[in-house]
Amino acid sequence: MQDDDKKNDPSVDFGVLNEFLGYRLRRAQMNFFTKFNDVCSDLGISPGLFAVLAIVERNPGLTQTAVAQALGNDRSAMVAAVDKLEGKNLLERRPAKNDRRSYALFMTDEGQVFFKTLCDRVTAYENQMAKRLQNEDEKRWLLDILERLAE
Amino acid sequence: MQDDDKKNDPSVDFGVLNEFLGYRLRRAQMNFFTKFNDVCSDLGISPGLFAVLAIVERNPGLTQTAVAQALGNDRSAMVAAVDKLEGKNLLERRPAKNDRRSYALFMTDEGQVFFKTLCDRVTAYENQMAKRLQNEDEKRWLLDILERLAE
DNA sequence: TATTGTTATACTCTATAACTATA
DNA sequence: TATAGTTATAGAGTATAACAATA
Repeated sequence: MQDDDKKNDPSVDFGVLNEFLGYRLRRAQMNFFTKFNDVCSDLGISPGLFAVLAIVERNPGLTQTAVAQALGNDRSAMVAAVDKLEGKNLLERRPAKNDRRSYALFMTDEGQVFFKTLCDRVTAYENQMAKRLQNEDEKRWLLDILERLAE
Repeated sequence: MQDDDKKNDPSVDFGVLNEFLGYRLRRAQMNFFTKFNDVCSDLGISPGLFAVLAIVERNPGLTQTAVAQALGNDRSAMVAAVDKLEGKNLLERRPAKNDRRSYALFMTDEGQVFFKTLCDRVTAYENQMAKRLQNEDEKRWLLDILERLAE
């Protein structure tokens, strides 16, 4: 492979795929997913675990179900996620005050420090990717569009 | 749930997640994925299978490995995919001319008709989603940005 | 009756390694 | 040696159903 790049093979016609937002979103998201893992997998943090940490950090005391609803996945998936994060001593379950069925989730001190490291790494590669946008306004606009397409 | 919508619960602060393209891309893509399945799952076609059909339709005779490379996934994943699509009589493996190791993939006549139905359905919901964009120029621009973010 | 966390389970998607038959 | 298709396998991610404790 001297000069040509098979990933951009011009001999393959993508047809309607190139016109479909769904496909283009998937390819872009897969790329971000891969880069996230390049940057964070040595810390044992996947994009999904990062999202849980981000929610708990900004909303201490939320229940597992509340976090699951915020992130748009099933509450049963939270068990393994919180188990992992608690096992790494990044957050902890505390008994909820007025409901003995549920736990309230909080970050540990160690979790706070760890999350800052994570954010620095993720922010660095996010900024790297954002350089492909023209300017800050364009990023704002893209984030706004993506939010509208997520409902 | 009378007037309020838990999916947009204003009491949950998403913090940095709202600023990260990776997270916003994922949420938007998940939404498209769900809607795709709403529209096509009765036909037994997932987004991944649709992509294979789209590539073969526009590039008859490609090998399995070439399709896998175009779509950015491993060639081992193509086996089950092509098995399914061949089982539905939508495409077929033919012995490649100059290489007895590989198959060339072609759409069947039934596949051609079926793919048109699929495209109609997917295009309909794509257009529905595109209404959230201002105009055709904005969609062009978004597709262009997504392509740049996919590398 | 309904809800929380949990478990068991299953299904999809994806990637890796090894095998075979070819090149 | 290298490559195409295949197989086995394993790891995520995700969803459903059911259960015990609690509301």
